[in-house]
Amino acid sequence: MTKVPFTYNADSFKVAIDCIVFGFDKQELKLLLVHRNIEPAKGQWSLMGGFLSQEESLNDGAKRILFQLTGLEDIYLEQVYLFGDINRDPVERVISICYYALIKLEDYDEELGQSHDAHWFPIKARPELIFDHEQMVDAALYRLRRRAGYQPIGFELLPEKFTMKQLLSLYEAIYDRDFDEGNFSKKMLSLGILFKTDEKLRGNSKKGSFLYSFDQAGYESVKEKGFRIIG
Amino acid sequence: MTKVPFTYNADSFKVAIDCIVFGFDKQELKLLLVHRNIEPAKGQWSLMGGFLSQEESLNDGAKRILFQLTGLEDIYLEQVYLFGDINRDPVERVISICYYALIKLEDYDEELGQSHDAHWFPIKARPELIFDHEQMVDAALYRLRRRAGYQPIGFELLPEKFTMKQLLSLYEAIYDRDFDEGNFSKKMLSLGILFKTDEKLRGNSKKGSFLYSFDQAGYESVKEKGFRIIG
DNA sequence: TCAAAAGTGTTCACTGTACACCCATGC
DNA sequence: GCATGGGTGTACAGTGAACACTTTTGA
Repeated sequence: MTKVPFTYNADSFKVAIDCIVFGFDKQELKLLLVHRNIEPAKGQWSLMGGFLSQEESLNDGAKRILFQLTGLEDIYLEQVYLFGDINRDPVERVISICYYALIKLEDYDEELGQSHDAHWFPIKARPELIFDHEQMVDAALYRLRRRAGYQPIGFELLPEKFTMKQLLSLYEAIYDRDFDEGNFSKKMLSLGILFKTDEKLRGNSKKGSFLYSFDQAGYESVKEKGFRIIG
Repeated sequence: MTKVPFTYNADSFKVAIDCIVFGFDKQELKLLLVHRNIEPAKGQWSLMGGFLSQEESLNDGAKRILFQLTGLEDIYLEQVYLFGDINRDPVERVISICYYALIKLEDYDEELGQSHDAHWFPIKARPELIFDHEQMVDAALYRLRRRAGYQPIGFELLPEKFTMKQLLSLYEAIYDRDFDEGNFSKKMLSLGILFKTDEKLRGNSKKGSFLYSFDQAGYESVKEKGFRIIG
């Protein structure tokens, strides 16, 4: 009979968490990037990151890091992939958990962000990123596209109330393609996950367009049988 | 101007790799499990696992562990998720990378497996697993199902040459549902990723059924435009 | 009344599904 | 021949894509 070991005999690793923060601004999908404030590569653009600590789970670590940057809690967060090439960080061996977050720009704390030297970039016009962060963005975007096709996560990027046109623009931004307005509207309404308010938004339209909100209860009652939003 | 640090100031973690090994046997999707040989939970069923070491990347670590168990190299391997709850391992804090592998049963080294006390279980009749390994299996199965819907990974579980019926049975096992034989056959053939050999297998059939193989070249030429196998 | 944008309807092609039918072969 | 299982054909319903059309309302 063997003794219970107090600890396993194995190598140890520092574990980073890097967050891709997505936002949606009118027409564009955007990315929150920070200037790295330590050497090497100090001053270059990087994802918001930090190190996992012993007292927290992975999700809690990601939440903590996001709160530090955005001041937001209760935001949509999904683990994407663990990156662990030997030399991915030139300083020392660090494995990094890639998360992505979806936030509503209206809730974002601009001042807090500026104190971290954070800036929003259009996803299609982002600067070069350090290390393997470019790969991370690609992986997160790929995951977001897949996920948004069968789960109603797009709403995380919109205000509580939004027009059908805004929703359309969002999906066009995510998938980087055009959708037919009429067909998109019909498809969305047919899913039974939108609540039509009686408010109208009069922007550059004379007729004005109705505001919708995500219908959580409706979603709960239809998600069982599964559906496809896009793709 | 700050100095370049020699190392980051952060906590360290032991990193495990746990592998879900899928196999396909006639009608059933199976899972390779081992008897855990250290305390605690010694003797209980567990996924094949090991610890990541400093000299290898994540994928290399997973390959090494699989080679130890199955004697196989060049097998299909995909990272699924990183599990890191604080108390997921009762001995100490260990974060664990979950991988799944698809292997051809005919290539599996039965003796090597037995030396590790490894056994195949039908996925639907598997024993209780230690720690969070049950969650890992669920996550891997979910990923496998999604992935098999739009990438030709099912073939990794079949012999080089197979009948349409075998392919059908495989997909039925993966998705745990029935498919119409005729429609399945037409769909598969229409994708342009199957090569029809001139060999026939005469099993319990009098007419005999043609053997097919996966057409890699055909796949390369059609994968760009994307397609949906199932779902 | 007209222009602009919202929202609806119509048509067509395509895909998935259910199921009937034909085909090759050993007995 | 005939039973058996492999393979193909057909008819129908549902969905997506393209685009025309109607509605609302400020100017």
